[in-house]
Amino acid sequence: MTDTASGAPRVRFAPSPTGYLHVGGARTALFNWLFARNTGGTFILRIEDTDFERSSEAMVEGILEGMRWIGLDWDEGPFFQSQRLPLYQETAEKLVAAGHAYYCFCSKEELERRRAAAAAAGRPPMYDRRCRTLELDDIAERRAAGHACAVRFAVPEGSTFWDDAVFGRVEFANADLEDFVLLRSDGIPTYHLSVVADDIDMRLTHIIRGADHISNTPKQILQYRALGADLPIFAHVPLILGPDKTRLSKRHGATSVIAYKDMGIVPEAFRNFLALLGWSPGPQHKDRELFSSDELIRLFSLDGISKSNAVFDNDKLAWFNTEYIRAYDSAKLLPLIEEEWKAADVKPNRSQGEILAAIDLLKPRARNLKDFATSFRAYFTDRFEYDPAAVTRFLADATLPGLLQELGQRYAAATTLTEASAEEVLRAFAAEKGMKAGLLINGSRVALTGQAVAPSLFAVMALLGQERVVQRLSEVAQPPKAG
RNA sequence: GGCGCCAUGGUGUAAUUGGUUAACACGCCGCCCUCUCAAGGCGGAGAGUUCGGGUUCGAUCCCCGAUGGCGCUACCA
Repeated sequence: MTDTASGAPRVRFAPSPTGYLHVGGARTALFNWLFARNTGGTFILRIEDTDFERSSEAMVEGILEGMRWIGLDWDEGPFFQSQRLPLYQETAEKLVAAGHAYYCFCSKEELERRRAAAAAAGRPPMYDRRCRTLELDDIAERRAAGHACAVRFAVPEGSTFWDDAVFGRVEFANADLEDFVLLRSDGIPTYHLSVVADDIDMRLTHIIRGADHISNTPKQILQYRALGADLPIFAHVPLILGPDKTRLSKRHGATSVIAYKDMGIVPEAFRNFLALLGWSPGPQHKDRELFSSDELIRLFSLDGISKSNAVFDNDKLAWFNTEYIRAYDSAKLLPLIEEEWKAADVKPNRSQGEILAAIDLLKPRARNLKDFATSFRAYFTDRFEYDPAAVTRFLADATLPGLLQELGQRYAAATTLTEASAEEVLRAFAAEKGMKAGLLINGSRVALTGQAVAPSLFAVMALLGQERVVQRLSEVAQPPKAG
């Protein structure tokens, strides 16, 4: 018997491709990945596609896409359970031969009927184990006659417990476990069999998965024992809840990881946010929450995982996003912004240098990648619109357009336009007209950017350049239209 | 219903394995800065740790019970 719990850890993420990678799955994957990278272990990706009805190749691709987006790479796999069927069938036979499992000829319909009857009678709807005591020749006869049969695990007496890395000792009475199906009558394994067969075959040392699997664990431990395999360490991670504290689902809005990409979230922000949902790096690091990928890897440990479920907080995610966008290198941010432009049909007509300069200026006040394709449009293209609210707020005065046009002439007459000279010209003009500079500044902002909110006006002017400043100020009476 | 798990401000988490004015972050409120909005700086409100017992000189922390939430209860995973 080998000691699988020693040596370099081997962990896995084993999603079932019946949907896109959702945030709960993403966090489970992240924790496994963090643990593997922290310990120098191996991170395996295994696709649990034994439910042919609900699995699809598109979903597999969706899951891989989600993992790549948050930056999780795997060392082995992806393995597909649908291609490993012989292993499960052999394992089931082995269990039958050793007396730990048996053939069950009860049909699905029959079982359902009995379950309903039991429920009506107030009895627990567990399988009555009637096929457990079938005679050998009876079994042989039925099989020879071609009767379909499933393989069930023969749950022994007693109780089953383990020492969970997160929850501590957990124990179940075997009497509460039914003789669950290992192999369906069509020869396809159920989840209970395939996980165990694979986890043993792949020599996994730690099983880090959602807490929704706690009650499945005793069924799996029983199989390890029956198969004479060493137990891995189980670490169950609490679930992620929606704001109403029910399990996160489509009702709560975005549930797939890619949806957050589409919402303009930067992957590093999402990963940092996810890592801190249900895990903390300990008291010595409680003063901050921004951790680079390397720090996360260095700090990660199973005993930092909390036991209670966590509520997904969009506001906090938004905060991480602003922090990461601000810290992002502009050249690295550009490709992400370009995706947004593409999606919003924005076609920048600036040089690379101008674009990067604009990003430098704008990223400190961006909250989302989408900002670059919406409220920041005017910095990258000349096709933008005035925000009606901005006009109402800062351009309502009927005399303003005329004054701004006149101001535009002053800029046209200037020999150069720098941040400093832009300010000089405007303040001199304001003094000359005997008005507050703020009125002109705010009005100009709307004329130049279409928005009530922007970086410092004079920095914007310097960025836009003399020609555009003159152009946009002189056209203030006829706001540009997009399209 | 049965079985299991969990429970610290609105949210995420801390609190040297019993001794703290219960800490940090997000969010919220106010002030400063100021050409707008963020950011930033400063300050503030917000939990006496779900509730009730018990152990103890002393419980967020240990024990029991209740309540609530969540999970599982398939020839789904």
